[in-house]
Amino acid sequence: MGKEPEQMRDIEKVVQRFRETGLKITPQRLSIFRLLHQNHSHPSAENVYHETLKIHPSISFTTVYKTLQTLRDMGEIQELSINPERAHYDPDISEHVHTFCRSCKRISDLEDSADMPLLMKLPHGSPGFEVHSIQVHAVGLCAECR
Amino acid sequence: MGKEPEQMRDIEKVVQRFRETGLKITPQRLSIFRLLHQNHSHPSAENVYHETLKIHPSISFTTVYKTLQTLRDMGEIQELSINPERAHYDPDISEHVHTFCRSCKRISDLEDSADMPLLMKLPHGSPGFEVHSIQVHAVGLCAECR
DNA sequence: GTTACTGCAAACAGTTTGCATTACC
DNA sequence: GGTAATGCAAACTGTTTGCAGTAAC
Repeated sequence: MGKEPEQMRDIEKVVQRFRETGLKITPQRLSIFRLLHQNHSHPSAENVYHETLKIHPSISFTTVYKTLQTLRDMGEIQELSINPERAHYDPDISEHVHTFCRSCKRISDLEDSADMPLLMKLPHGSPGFEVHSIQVHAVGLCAECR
Repeated sequence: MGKEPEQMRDIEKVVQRFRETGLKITPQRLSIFRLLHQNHSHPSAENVYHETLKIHPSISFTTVYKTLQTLRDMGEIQELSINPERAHYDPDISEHVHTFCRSCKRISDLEDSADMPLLMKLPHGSPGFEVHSIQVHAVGLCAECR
Protein backbone atom coordinates (compact mmCIF):
# COMPACT_ATOMS: atom_id res chain seq x y z
CA MET A 1 0.00 0.00 0.00
CA GLY A 2 2.88 2.39 0.56
CA LYS A 3 2.60 5.75 2.23
CA GLU A 4 -0.63 7.54 2.85
CA PRO A 5 -1.45 9.83 -0.05
CA GLU A 6 -2.09 12.84 2.26
CA GLN A 7 1.40 12.79 3.67
CA MET A 8 2.99 12.26 0.30
CA ARG A 9 1.23 15.28 -1.09
CA ASP A 10 2.28 17.38 1.88
CA ILE A 11 5.89 16.36 1.47
CA GLU A 12 5.79 16.89 -2.29
CA LYS A 13 4.53 20.42 -1.72
CA VAL A 14 7.35 21.22 0.67
CA VAL A 15 9.92 19.79 -1.73
CA GLN A 16 8.52 21.91 -4.52
CA ARG A 17 8.63 25.07 -2.41
CA PHE A 18 12.24 24.33 -1.52
CA ARG A 19 13.18 23.94 -5.19
CA GLU A 20 11.37 27.13 -6.14
CA THR A 21 13.28 29.03 -3.50
CA GLY A 22 16.62 27.64 -4.62
CA LEU A 23 16.96 25.51 -1.50
CA LYS A 24 18.40 22.03 -1.83
CA ILE A 25 16.75 18.74 -1.11
CA THR A 26 19.09 16.57 0.92
CA PRO A 27 18.39 13.11 2.33
CA GLN A 28 18.56 14.57 5.83
CA ARG A 29 15.90 17.14 5.04
CA LEU A 30 13.67 14.59 3.39
CA SER A 31 13.79 12.45 6.51
CA ILE A 32 12.87 15.45 8.64
CA PHE A 33 9.94 16.31 6.36
CA ARG A 34 8.67 12.73 6.51
CA LEU A 35 9.07 12.50 10.23
CA LEU A 36 7.14 15.68 10.87
CA HIS A 37 4.25 14.57 8.71
CA GLN A 38 4.07 10.99 9.99
CA ASN A 39 4.36 11.81 13.66
CA HIS A 40 1.72 14.01 15.22
CA SER A 41 3.21 14.14 18.70
CA HIS A 42 4.36 17.79 18.44
CA PRO A 43 8.06 16.95 18.75
CA SER A 44 10.76 19.21 20.07
CA ALA A 45 13.93 19.79 18.05
CA GLU A 46 15.63 17.20 20.25
CA ASN A 47 12.86 14.68 19.56
CA VAL A 48 13.17 15.22 15.81
CA TYR A 49 16.93 14.84 16.10
CA HIS A 50 16.72 11.54 17.96
CA GLU A 51 14.20 10.14 15.52
CA THR A 52 16.13 11.09 12.41
CA LEU A 53 19.24 9.67 14.01
CA LYS A 54 17.75 6.20 13.47
CA ILE A 55 17.78 6.79 9.73
CA HIS A 56 20.87 9.01 9.47
CA PRO A 57 23.21 7.92 12.25
CA SER A 58 25.56 10.80 11.53
CA ILE A 59 23.01 13.63 11.31
CA SER A 60 23.77 16.55 13.60
CA PHE A 61 21.46 18.46 15.85
CA THR A 62 22.49 21.61 13.98
CA THR A 63 21.09 20.29 10.73
CA VAL A 64 17.79 19.42 12.36
CA TYR A 65 17.69 22.77 14.10
CA LYS A 66 18.40 24.74 10.94
CA THR A 67 15.88 22.79 8.91
CA LEU A 68 13.18 23.42 11.49
CA GLN A 69 14.03 27.13 11.40
CA THR A 70 13.78 27.18 7.63
CA LEU A 71 10.43 25.37 7.65
CA ARG A 72 9.12 27.72 10.31
CA ASP A 73 10.28 30.81 8.42
CA MET A 74 8.57 29.51 5.29
CA GLY A 75 5.38 28.98 7.25
CA GLU A 76 5.39 25.25 6.57
CA ILE A 77 5.31 24.34 10.24
CA GLN A 78 4.37 26.25 13.35
CA GLU A 79 6.60 26.67 16.35
CA LEU A 80 4.64 26.23 19.56
CA SER A 81 5.43 28.26 22.67
CA ILE A 82 3.52 26.19 25.19
CA ASN A 83 6.20 24.37 27.11
CA PRO A 84 8.40 27.01 28.73
CA GLU A 85 11.34 24.60 28.63
CA ARG A 86 11.59 24.14 24.88
CA ALA A 87 9.95 24.79 21.54
CA HIS A 88 7.76 22.19 19.90
CA TYR A 89 6.84 21.92 16.24
CA ASP A 90 3.60 21.18 14.48
CA PRO A 91 3.25 20.45 10.75
CA ASP A 92 -0.47 21.19 11.06
CA ILE A 93 -0.60 24.92 10.46
CA SER A 94 -4.38 25.11 10.65
CA GLU A 95 -5.66 26.85 13.76
CA HIS A 96 -6.60 24.34 16.41
CA VAL A 97 -6.51 24.06 20.18
CA HIS A 98 -3.62 22.35 21.98
CA THR A 99 -3.64 20.75 25.38
CA PHE A 100 -0.45 20.82 27.42
CA CYS A 101 0.02 18.52 30.39
CA ARG A 102 1.97 20.19 33.20
CA SER A 103 3.14 16.82 34.48
CA CYS A 104 4.25 14.78 31.47
CA LYS A 105 4.72 17.85 29.24
CA ARG A 106 2.84 16.19 26.44
CA ILE A 107 1.14 18.38 23.82
CA SER A 108 -1.98 17.06 22.10
CA ASP A 109 -4.56 18.36 19.69
CA LEU A 110 -7.98 19.02 21.08
CA GLU A 111 -10.23 16.94 18.87
CA ASP A 112 -13.36 18.98 19.29
CA SER A 113 -12.31 22.37 17.95
CA ALA A 114 -15.66 22.95 16.34
CA ASP A 115 -16.03 26.51 17.62
CA MET A 116 -12.54 27.44 16.58
CA PRO A 117 -13.48 29.46 13.46
CA LEU A 118 -15.76 31.62 15.58
CA LEU A 119 -13.07 31.97 18.18
CA MET A 120 -10.58 33.10 15.59
CA LYS A 121 -12.55 36.17 14.69
CA LEU A 122 -12.21 37.48 18.20
CA PRO A 123 -8.74 39.03 18.40
CA HIS A 124 -8.90 40.36 14.87
CA GLY A 125 -10.88 43.20 16.39
CA SER A 126 -7.88 44.50 18.30
CA PRO A 127 -7.28 48.07 17.14
CA GLY A 128 -4.16 48.30 15.04
CA PHE A 129 -2.87 44.84 15.84
CA GLU A 130 -2.24 42.66 12.80
CA VAL A 131 -2.85 39.05 13.75
CA HIS A 132 -0.71 36.43 12.03
CA SER A 133 -1.78 33.44 14.05
CA ILE A 134 -3.64 32.55 17.18
CA GLN A 135 -2.50 29.96 19.65
CA VAL A 136 -5.00 28.56 22.12
CA HIS A 137 -3.54 26.40 24.89
CA ALA A 138 -5.41 24.49 27.52
CA VAL A 139 -2.88 23.90 30.30
CA GLY A 140 -3.56 21.25 32.92
CA LEU A 141 -3.32 17.52 33.53
CA CYS A 142 -3.94 14.77 31.02
CA ALA A 143 -6.00 11.68 31.81
CA GLU A 144 -2.93 9.54 32.55
CA CYS A 145 -1.30 12.04 34.91
CA ARG A 146 -4.35 12.85 36.97
CA MET B 1 -4.44 60.49 47.55
CA GLY B 2 -2.02 57.63 48.09
CA LYS B 3 -2.15 54.28 46.36
CA GLU B 4 -5.14 53.01 44.49
CA PRO B 5 -7.33 50.92 46.76
CA GLU B 6 -7.51 48.03 44.27
CA GLN B 7 -3.79 47.48 44.26
CA MET B 8 -3.51 47.80 48.01
CA ARG B 9 -6.12 45.12 48.50
CA ASP B 10 -4.37 42.82 46.05
CA ILE B 11 -1.07 43.26 47.84
CA GLU B 12 -2.66 42.81 51.26
CA LYS B 13 -4.13 39.51 50.10
CA VAL B 14 -0.77 38.25 48.92
CA VAL B 15 0.88 39.30 52.16
CA GLN B 16 -1.77 37.49 54.12
CA ARG B 17 -1.37 34.30 52.10
CA PHE B 18 2.39 34.46 52.67
CA ARG B 19 1.93 34.75 56.42
CA GLU B 20 -0.57 31.89 56.48
CA THR B 21 1.89 29.67 54.64
CA GLY B 22 4.72 30.56 57.01
CA LEU B 23 6.54 32.53 54.35
CA LYS B 24 8.26 35.74 55.37
CA ILE B 25 7.54 39.25 54.22
CA THR B 26 10.76 40.96 53.29
CA PRO B 27 11.18 44.47 51.87
CA GLN B 28 12.44 42.91 48.65
CA ARG B 29 9.32 40.81 48.28
CA LEU B 30 7.05 43.73 49.05
CA SER B 31 8.67 45.75 46.31
CA ILE B 32 8.18 42.92 43.87
CA PHE B 33 4.51 42.59 44.84
CA ARG B 34 3.95 46.32 44.38
CA LEU B 35 5.77 46.40 41.11
CA LEU B 36 3.77 43.55 39.64
CA HIS B 37 0.47 45.15 40.59
CA GLN B 38 1.35 48.67 39.48
CA ASN B 39 2.86 47.73 36.18
CA HIS B 40 0.72 45.97 33.63
CA SER B 41 3.36 45.54 30.98
CA HIS B 42 3.75 41.78 31.51
CA PRO B 43 7.37 42.02 32.63
CA SER B 44 10.01 39.33 32.33
CA ALA B 45 12.05 38.29 35.38
CA GLU B 46 14.82 40.53 34.09
CA ASN B 47 12.41 43.48 33.80
CA VAL B 48 11.20 42.98 37.36
CA TYR B 49 14.79 42.75 38.53
CA HIS B 50 15.82 46.00 36.87
CA GLU B 51 12.81 47.84 38.24
CA THR B 52 13.25 46.62 41.79
CA LEU B 53 16.92 47.49 41.55
CA LYS B 54 15.88 51.16 41.64
CA ILE B 55 14.41 50.65 45.10
CA HIS B 56 16.79 47.98 46.40
CA PRO B 57 20.14 48.63 44.75
CA SER B 58 21.57 45.41 46.17
CA ILE B 59 18.74 43.04 45.29
CA SER B 60 19.83 40.00 43.34
CA PHE B 61 18.29 38.44 40.30
CA THR B 62 18.04 35.19 42.27
CA THR B 63 15.72 36.77 44.82
CA VAL B 64 13.47 38.13 42.11
CA TYR B 65 13.51 34.82 40.31
CA LYS B 66 12.67 32.81 43.42
CA THR B 67 9.89 35.18 44.45
CA LEU B 68 8.31 34.94 41.01
CA GLN B 69 8.48 31.14 41.25
CA THR B 70 6.81 31.21 44.65
CA LEU B 71 4.06 33.52 43.44
CA ARG B 72 3.51 31.36 40.39
CA ASP B 73 3.35 28.17 42.45
CA MET B 74 0.82 29.79 44.77
CA GLY B 75 -1.27 30.78 41.75
CA GLU B 76 -0.93 34.49 42.55
CA ILE B 77 0.51 35.32 39.15
CA GLN B 78 0.55 33.52 35.84
CA GLU B 79 3.66 32.68 33.90
CA LEU B 80 3.16 33.36 30.22
CA SER B 81 4.77 31.20 27.57
CA ILE B 82 4.29 33.48 24.60
CA ASN B 83 7.73 34.81 23.90
CA PRO B 84 9.95 31.84 23.13
CA GLU B 85 12.96 33.76 24.41
CA ARG B 86 11.86 34.22 27.98
CA ALA B 87 8.98 33.90 30.43
CA HIS B 88 6.73 36.87 31.24
CA TYR B 89 4.56 37.34 34.29
CA ASP B 90 1.04 38.61 34.72
CA PRO B 91 -0.57 39.47 38.08
CA ASP B 92 -3.95 39.33 36.37
CA ILE B 93 -4.89 35.68 36.71
CA SER B 94 -8.31 36.09 35.11
CA GLU B 95 -8.58 34.53 31.70
CA HIS B 96 -8.02 37.07 28.99
CA VAL B 97 -6.47 37.27 25.54
CA HIS B 98 -2.89 38.45 25.03
CA THR B 99 -1.37 39.93 21.94
CA PHE B 100 2.31 39.33 21.26
CA CYS B 101 4.21 41.47 18.77
CA ARG B 102 6.80 39.46 16.83
CA SER B 103 8.83 42.59 16.21
CA CYS B 104 9.04 44.50 19.51
CA LYS B 105 8.18 41.43 21.62
CA ARG B 106 5.63 43.41 23.58
CA ILE B 107 2.76 41.58 25.26
CA SER B 108 -0.54 43.41 25.74
CA ASP B 109 -3.99 42.57 26.94
CA LEU B 110 -6.69 42.45 24.36
CA GLU B 111 -9.26 44.93 25.61
CA ASP B 112 -12.25 43.43 23.93
CA SER B 113 -12.40 39.95 25.46
CA ALA B 114 -16.15 39.98 25.66
CA ASP B 115 -16.56 36.50 24.20
CA MET B 116 -13.96 35.04 26.50
CA PRO B 117 -16.32 33.27 28.89
CA LEU B 118 -17.90 31.47 25.96
CA LEU B 119 -14.50 30.64 24.61
CA MET B 120 -13.41 29.20 27.92
CA LYS B 121 -16.03 26.51 27.90
CA LEU B 122 -14.55 25.05 24.75
CA PRO B 123 -11.55 23.01 25.85
CA HIS B 124 -13.21 21.80 29.02
CA GLY B 125 -14.91 19.26 26.83
CA SER B 126 -11.67 17.41 26.18
CA PRO B 127 -12.15 13.85 27.41
CA GLY B 128 -10.10 13.17 30.52
CA PHE B 129 -8.08 16.36 30.37
CA GLU B 130 -8.30 18.53 33.48
CA VAL B 131 -7.94 22.16 32.44
CA HIS B 132 -6.22 24.49 34.90
CA SER B 133 -6.00 27.53 32.69
CA ILE B 134 -6.38 28.58 29.12
CA GLN B 135 -3.95 30.83 27.33
CA VAL B 136 -5.05 32.56 24.16
CA HIS B 137 -2.31 34.34 22.24
CA ALA B 138 -2.73 36.47 19.16
CA VAL B 139 0.71 36.60 17.56
CA GLY B 140 1.46 39.26 14.97
CA LEU B 141 2.48 42.88 14.63
CA CYS B 142 1.39 45.76 16.81
CA ALA B 143 0.27 49.11 15.45
CA GLU B 144 3.69 50.73 16.01
CA CYS B 145 5.68 47.98 14.34
CA ARG B 146 3.56 47.59 11.24
C1' DG C 1 31.64 24.71 -11.04
C1' DT C 2 28.71 27.19 -8.06
C1' DT C 3 25.94 27.51 -4.32
C1' DA C 4 23.99 25.91 -0.39
C1' DC C 5 23.99 22.26 3.36
C1' DT C 6 26.19 19.49 6.91
C1' DG C 7 28.28 18.80 11.15
C1' DC C 8 31.65 20.10 14.56
C1' DA C 9 32.77 22.88 18.32
C1' DA C 10 32.14 26.75 20.80
C1' DA C 11 29.44 30.70 22.32
C1' DC C 12 25.07 32.43 24.14
C1' DA C 13 21.03 33.46 26.98
C1' DG C 14 17.77 32.47 30.17
C1' DT C 15 16.97 29.50 33.99
C1' DT C 16 18.07 27.00 38.06
C1' DT C 17 20.75 25.41 42.14
C1' DG C 18 24.01 25.02 46.46
C1' DC C 19 25.45 27.25 50.12
C1' DA C 20 27.06 30.61 53.52
C1' DT C 21 25.27 34.80 55.42
C1' DT C 22 21.52 37.61 56.91
C1' DA C 23 16.92 38.94 58.35
C1' DC C 24 12.23 38.02 59.62
C1' DC C 25 9.03 36.28 62.98
C1' DG D 1 16.39 31.25 68.62
C1' DG D 2 14.48 28.97 64.86
C1' DT D 3 13.35 29.10 60.25
C1' DA D 4 13.26 30.92 55.89
C1' DA D 5 15.13 34.49 52.51
C1' DT D 6 18.97 36.78 50.34
C1' DG D 7 22.69 37.08 47.25
C1' DC D 8 26.80 35.18 45.25
C1' DA D 9 28.85 32.22 42.04
C1' DA D 10 28.61 28.48 39.34
C1' DA D 11 26.11 24.90 36.82
C1' DC D 12 22.57 23.76 33.47
C1' DT D 13 19.73 23.48 29.36
C1' DG D 14 18.10 24.75 25.16
C1' DT D 15 19.28 27.78 21.40
C1' DT D 16 22.24 29.88 18.11
C1' DT D 17 26.47 30.89 15.36
C1' DG D 18 31.12 30.55 12.58
C1' DC D 19 33.45 27.97 9.71
C1' DA D 20 35.79 24.22 7.08
C1' DG D 21 34.54 20.35 4.49
C1' DT D 22 30.90 18.18 1.58
C1' DA D 23 27.07 17.42 -1.44
C1' DA D 24 23.19 19.06 -4.37
C1' DC D 25 22.13 21.23 -8.54
